[in-house]
Amino acid sequence: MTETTSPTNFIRQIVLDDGITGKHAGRVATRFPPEPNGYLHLGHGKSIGLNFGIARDFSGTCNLRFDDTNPAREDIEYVDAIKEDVHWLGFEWAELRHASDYFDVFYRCARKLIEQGDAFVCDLSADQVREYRGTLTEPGRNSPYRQRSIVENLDLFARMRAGEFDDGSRTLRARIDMTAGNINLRDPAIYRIRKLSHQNTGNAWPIYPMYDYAHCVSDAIEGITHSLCTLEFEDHRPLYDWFLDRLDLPGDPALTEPLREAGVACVPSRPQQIEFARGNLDYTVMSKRKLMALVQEGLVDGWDDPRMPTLSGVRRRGFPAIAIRTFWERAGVTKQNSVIEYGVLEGCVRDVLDASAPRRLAVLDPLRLVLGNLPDEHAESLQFANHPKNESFGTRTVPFSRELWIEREDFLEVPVKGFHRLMPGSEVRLRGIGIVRCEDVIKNDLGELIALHCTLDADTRPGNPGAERKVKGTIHWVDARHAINAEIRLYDRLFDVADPDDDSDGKTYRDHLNPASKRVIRAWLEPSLADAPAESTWQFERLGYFVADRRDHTTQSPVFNRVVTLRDAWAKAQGR
RNA sequence: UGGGGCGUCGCCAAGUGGUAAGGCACCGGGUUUUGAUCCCGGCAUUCGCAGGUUCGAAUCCUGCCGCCCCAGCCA
Repeated sequence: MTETTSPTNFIRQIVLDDGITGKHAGRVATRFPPEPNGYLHLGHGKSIGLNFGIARDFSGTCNLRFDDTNPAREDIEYVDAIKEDVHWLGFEWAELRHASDYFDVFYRCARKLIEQGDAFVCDLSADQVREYRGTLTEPGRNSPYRQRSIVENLDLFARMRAGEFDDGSRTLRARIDMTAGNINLRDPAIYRIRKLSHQNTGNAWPIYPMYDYAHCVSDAIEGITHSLCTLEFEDHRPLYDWFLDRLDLPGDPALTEPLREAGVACVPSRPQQIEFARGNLDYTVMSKRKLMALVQEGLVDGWDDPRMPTLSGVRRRGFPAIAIRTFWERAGVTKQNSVIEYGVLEGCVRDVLDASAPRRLAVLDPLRLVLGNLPDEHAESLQFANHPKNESFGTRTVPFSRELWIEREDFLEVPVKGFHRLMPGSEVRLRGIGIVRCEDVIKNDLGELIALHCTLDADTRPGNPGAERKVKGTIHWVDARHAINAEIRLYDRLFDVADPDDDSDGKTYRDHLNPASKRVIRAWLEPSLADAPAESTWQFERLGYFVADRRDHTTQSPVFNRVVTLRDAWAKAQGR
């Protein structure tokens, strides 16, 4: 217990208080429990950071548990991807578990409930159950099978488990209260019959437990102290507690005997469920269903498309894991539904990258610039700092000769108020070289701009007395004779409206896909970038942060993704 | 008169009876060989609304209003 830890949200406050009162014997154990039915997204990042973060800060443990109680929707592909994503985010689980590891325990617990008269086998069909359940404002009615004897229930349940009955023909239900205002308490299903192969248990089971039943028992089995989940489960908490009260896992070691026999240490505890609000982001969708649709309909290039809010997507986009963690810490944890501005996430990414990304020169939209007062064979190797304020980044060699590429938008033939870059007859500083004056604008027969003839003021070169001379603008460049060509993928937000989930106007998220969310161009890079390893991130000065694509980048054919642009006061002023 | 939650600055969010933290955004100014970074300053007499209790209320009480979740043999 770390009484020095200052709580930053209500859940940490609870954990801290529990430590002081000794509620869980001073222990802290959390778990991150995804269902392996899709890829993890930024929303999961919040839960991961919360659960693993609390375990880390309170000297506790956090398990990764796959909530795999419904084989119809789950796949091994997802469990592998989830493990990779959690690791990438920077966390290590104490133990890797599956709800399916506990199927024997669940079965024993169910028998106990039946023996206590707390559960019964129901023969009602799904449709009938719905009719009997009542509505939000009307109470439900008891199932005609509710009064079956314990002996008959035990026999029927054993035969369900033996595979004697067809899918959907019967369920095991908790006997609680069909008139409860909380619909979750109206005799909820505990087990259903599903003769499906399970990714972890194969064909061993024809019946599978329901979430409400399996989750609380799994938490108790693992000795979880604080079971954190999202707001929509608030209504389920009474049921969570009901099962735990009736089962008393800590006081009935026989229930968990199968685990100990299998060599799994198991000291059950009494966990408490605490709910927090999901984190939503504007300009994106975060539901698994919609993300799945985007992938399956080919609207994006897979689960790890750099525009996707999946963890594998933002990773490929070049967002550092630490930025994702910082983002959720900045957003906070409360019980208020909220939508966080995408800009906050981008801000976190820029903060991390400004400090960690080495600087490089690159030109995305090239315009030839010829230094007329330099001899044709002029060639230099300049030493450039890799970071403007961190000398430990060292320096690199940058070739410089008579012909350069500069950014097309850094030249304006007709001046605009406030424009600080190149114009006919004006001066500008070429990063690391010196001040240059635009003498001539060269055009082709069609009147299209093809090159600029400039003169370099030798007195302003670094080390010379005039180097300190002030000039309004500094632009970047790349040596045309040594530049390497690369594919650049420019990404922007996937949707063009802040709330793509809002379909009240008859339009769906599909109608709001941003057609310009991905643009592929070719660009010129300074030669030192030829050695960039896949997934390395750089700042292309004045342009933004770029990452060597982790799948497609090679030295032979470089591919960089734009992570995020630099903040741009000039562009913003222009937009107004 | 179904049940459960939530309402503090444009977006997040502290605050738990003693007189509205912080971050992001935004607006000014400074530094700067990235119109970046960095630095300085500004930014809620007011806490959904209306009453009440109190010397004192965002915090307590009452009544409204608004938003979210629940009727899977999904999680």
